Amino acid sequence: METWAGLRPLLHGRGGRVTPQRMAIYEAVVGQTTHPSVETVYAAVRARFPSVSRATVYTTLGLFADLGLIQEVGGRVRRYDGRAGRHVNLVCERCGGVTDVADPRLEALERRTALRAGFDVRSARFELHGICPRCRALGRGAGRRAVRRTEAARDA
Amino acid sequence: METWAGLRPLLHGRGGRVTPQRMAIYEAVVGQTTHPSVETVYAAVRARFPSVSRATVYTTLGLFADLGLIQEVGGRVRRYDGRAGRHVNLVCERCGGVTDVADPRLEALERRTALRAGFDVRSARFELHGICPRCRALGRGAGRRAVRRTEAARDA
DNA sequence: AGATTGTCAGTAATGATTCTCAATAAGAAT
DNA sequence: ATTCTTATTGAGAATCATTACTGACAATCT
Repeated sequence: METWAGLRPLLHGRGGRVTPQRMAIYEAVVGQTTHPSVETVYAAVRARFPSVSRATVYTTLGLFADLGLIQEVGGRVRRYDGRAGRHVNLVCERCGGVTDVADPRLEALERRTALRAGFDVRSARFELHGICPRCRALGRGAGRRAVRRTEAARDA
Repeated sequence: METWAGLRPLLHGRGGRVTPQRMAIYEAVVGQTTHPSVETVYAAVRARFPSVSRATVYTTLGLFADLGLIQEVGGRVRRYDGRAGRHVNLVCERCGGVTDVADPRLEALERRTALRAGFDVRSARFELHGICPRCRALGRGAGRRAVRRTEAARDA
């Protein structure tokens, strides 16, 4: 598979190198419909390269985000979004789940805002944080700090 | 000054209490045009109440956010936004500065998106990351990892 | 006043993220 | 193909923001 073929020129243009680890990380995020945490990506890459370290995953994901290949998604735990196109991420504060909602109007909003301020946009983050329908249905458990631990190990 | 007068009914309605510490925290965030980190608020409150602990500041800010009085702003370090109304935050990757750009259409976008997904919104993050006009004029410096450490101590 | 319940300070604990640095390997040049 | 330069890797320790916990204290109600 050549899904990462486009990586080469991008990295070379920056004096960067194409390594097997980076290809594995790339494939673990780009095109995924989930929003993997660093921990999840780490586990996936580990299946092929048992010796990779977390630091490598962290820095590589950061690099890809700089290149605009993926988007960081905030929350208690950092996640990555490998989908193309602007969209809103709904982040559940209780379960940590993330849902995408595309909206064509976002592009226009972005252009308009950036232009007005003379700002050179590299990446965008549109997020709504709150409670997802499923968690709301489960009743109002403890307040905001209900489900917390080991969130990094799950996907969203 | 009575800026926090509205606090009383809000807190009482929840079985909460109005304390001097909470008033101080309130005044350190609401109406500010900056986006203070928890650390900044902590320092400000400490000037008046040298004995407050970080835990108090954390939980109180969380409480205010739940009440909708302020908005959490995610990132490497948690910040709070005391301004009313949705707006886009332009975050400069080089100098770390944050600029607000209000846009009335955001509210509608938010409502529409949340409704479609049955999502209960608690806070929103509309951010454009890139290079601000001032930094662009200064020419191209280092990459994303330029300004980083002790971010919690600075404002934005 | 006494009872009840919410809040505080202080501090330990937690856990995600980043750093350090020697060893390795990618890409360019020969 | 071999060598050279330098980005990248890995392993673990270190950092730092955020939470949890606990005993003391204070506000409100009866």
